[in-house]
Amino acid sequence: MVEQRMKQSRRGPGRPREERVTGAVLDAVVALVAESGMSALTMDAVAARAGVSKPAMYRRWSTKQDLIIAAAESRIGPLTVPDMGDFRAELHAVLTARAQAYRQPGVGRLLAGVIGAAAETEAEPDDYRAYTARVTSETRHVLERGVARGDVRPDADLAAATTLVAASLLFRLVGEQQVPDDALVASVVDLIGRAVGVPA
Amino acid sequence: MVEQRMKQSRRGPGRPREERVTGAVLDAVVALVAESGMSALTMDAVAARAGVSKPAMYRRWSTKQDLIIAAAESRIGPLTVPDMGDFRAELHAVLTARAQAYRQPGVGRLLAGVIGAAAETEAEPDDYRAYTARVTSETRHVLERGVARGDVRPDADLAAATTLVAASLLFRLVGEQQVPDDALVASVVDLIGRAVGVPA
Amino acid sequence: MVEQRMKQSRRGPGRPREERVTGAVLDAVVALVAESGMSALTMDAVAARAGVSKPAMYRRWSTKQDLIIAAAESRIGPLTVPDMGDFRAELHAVLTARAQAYRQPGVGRLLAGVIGAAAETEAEPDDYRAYTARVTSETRHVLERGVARGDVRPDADLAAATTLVAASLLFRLVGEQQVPDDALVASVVDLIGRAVGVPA
Amino acid sequence: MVEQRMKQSRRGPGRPREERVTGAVLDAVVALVAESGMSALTMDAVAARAGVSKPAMYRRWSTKQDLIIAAAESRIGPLTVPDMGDFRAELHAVLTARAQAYRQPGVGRLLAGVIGAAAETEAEPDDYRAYTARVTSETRHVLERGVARGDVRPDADLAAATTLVAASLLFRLVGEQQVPDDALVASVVDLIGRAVGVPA
DNA sequence: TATTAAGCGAGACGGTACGTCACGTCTTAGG
DNA sequence: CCTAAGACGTGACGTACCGTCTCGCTTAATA
Repeated sequence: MVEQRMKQSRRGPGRPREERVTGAVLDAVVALVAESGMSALTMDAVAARAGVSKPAMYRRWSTKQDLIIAAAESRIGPLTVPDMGDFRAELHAVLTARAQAYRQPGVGRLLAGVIGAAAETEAEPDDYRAYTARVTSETRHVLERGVARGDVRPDADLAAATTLVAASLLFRLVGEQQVPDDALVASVVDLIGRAVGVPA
Repeated sequence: MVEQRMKQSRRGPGRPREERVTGAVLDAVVALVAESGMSALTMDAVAARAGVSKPAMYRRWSTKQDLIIAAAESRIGPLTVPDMGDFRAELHAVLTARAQAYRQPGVGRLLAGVIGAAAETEAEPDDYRAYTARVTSETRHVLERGVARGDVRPDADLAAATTLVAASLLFRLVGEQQVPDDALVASVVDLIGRAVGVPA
Repeated sequence: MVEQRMKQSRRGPGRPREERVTGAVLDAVVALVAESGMSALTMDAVAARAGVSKPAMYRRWSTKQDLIIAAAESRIGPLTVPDMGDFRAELHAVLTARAQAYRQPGVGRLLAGVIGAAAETEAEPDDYRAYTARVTSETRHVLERGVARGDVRPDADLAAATTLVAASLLFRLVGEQQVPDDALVASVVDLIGRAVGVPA
Repeated sequence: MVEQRMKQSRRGPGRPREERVTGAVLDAVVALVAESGMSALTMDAVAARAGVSKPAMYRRWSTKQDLIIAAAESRIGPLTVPDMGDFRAELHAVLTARAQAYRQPGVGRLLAGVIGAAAETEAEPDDYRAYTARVTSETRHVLERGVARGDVRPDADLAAATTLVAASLLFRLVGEQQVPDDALVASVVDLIGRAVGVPA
């Protein structure tokens, strides 16, 4: 979990945390990154921009990496795709939603920052793994449902296919530094459809 | 270019650079990252580990990012694949070579660091783009040769396919933090082969 | 005045202050200083040690300096010396009482803290001046009574003599960081007796 | 010693320390204290005022207390009094020099800060003890020379007399917050002269 | 052979951000 | 109006790292 202490229904004594702070900080992070890149993402700058004190930030996110991940998640969010009867349509839905999220200003650099931050520590960062797991699980689920339904080949390597799909938009954005547009989404759906779809 | 001054045949006056320094520094970078992650990759730490002074480093790489990219390139290196008469075989060769390079200790974190460093600056980092271009161009070339040869569909979106291929190993390594093994290579070749190969 | 609101006989509405708090806080201050020095004298630490909340403290002493002075006074207290017919005897009484007070654990550091706190603000701190005035006035009074009685030279500089007497124990304690023992008291009485006493 | 590394005649490798820094910092300390009191004596403020970086300061004085003591010493300095054939004259010389030093703007508050800083730490601060020892030793030496010469009573408690003399100016300055003027010096010389001088 | 330009390790420099700590205030729930 | 608990903004702390600069020296090509 990124938020260090969950808001319990049972509130203890003392002044409660101000909700305003959390939102303002995440907004400030995204705005700063969008404007000037990760190097402008100073904890002091975030605090100043959000109108918040540094201790208030560190009470919520114990480290800068945590904050970066939290900000990224706040702009990408979870996603569930209903059964649409066709794995190609579902893939298209997933990728379209993700592409939209990735096109928000600052999100590209923010994701690059998330990746960079994950390499900082010696230990494997749990938050990061949980995050990527969540991102890939949607695609994985669509493919598995396709196998069950019968429009995805049962002998396809779903892990590899999932990696391909999840990586495509991210690499276009972060590696090639280009916008993941609808044309890319359509092409990926087509290519993966041919790769794992049952032959006609 | 990463090395700031090319070694000209016409050497100027003064003491020439010691070759020892360049190699020792790159080795130190990789070793430090492999041992303790990017956060241990201090310029001072690199200098100490390499038995080299900081000015000697900055004479070669004007910035930390440059050094990181140079270190990554030193472990990955260029690659040219001869015409093997079959784009699947060529893809397999490319991916096998890349997977081997990626399995070296520290390279995963180093690549994550390259990505993170690219997001730092506001401007688009030329070195970084050149680097990713080199990585993708091998795959791109193989696919284009396949079109010319006739075993790749001419109507396939080669850009998207290239992105998929290049991203797969990298995302497996950096995003999913797992080793890109030969099974993944085989699966990617199979999937892409079905996706862009001419139907039987 | 250090206590911000005197306990009036006419008590207003609302819950009255708990007497327990004031004493517990002053005790906690002295205990903390005696144990670990002024740097351990955090308002939070005092509150925790006294089992009291910070607002309860700030209701009584508006600032940390006020609290320090109050704590010092609580261990030193006022002093009135009756006419004993001999200024040497009276001086001895004053200094013995003060030396005893100064020998309490923590009081030395606390007084050093009082002095340090007085230098903090740009303006001259009234509380501090009132405090030192009270400390010197006892000696001053004894000497003036001696002049009136006739066993102190009328042409002696009583201000200077007072300064000497008051400073002696304090400097031995705070400057030389040694215990102001009875031998020092006796010597000071003897020296000042010779300095301002009427010749035989 | 306050300066952390003595300037040896044998200079080591590396860039030497800039002399400018040390002087500029001590000047800035005194100026800030003179203008706005100890509370304005922020390490950041000193650095800014001196045109110096914080690390450059911490390389020279490992702690704020060290810096305060160093600044005080820079304005008070050592003192040696030659044999003048009369201990009263020598005392007068010592006290006049000290009073002059104490009258410099900011020195009073600075000395209060030194005293306060000494109470911070749990352990006894060596620098502080060495400093007060140096201050008292001049007076002590004058009195001992008087005993040898024969114009100071051999049965006088020289330790107590020294404490009285050293404390007088300091307490007038720091405790009573008044200027130690020449009249005080004259009175102290007269009083101590009567107290320890051999009777006519 | 002497000069000179550029290399070298060492380490201090200004700057900037870090994450922490303390102050004094404010907000909650309850007595 | 008091109480304890605890979050808040402010601002200083001492540390770490960046990239630069200054030292005294070494190394080779040039004059």
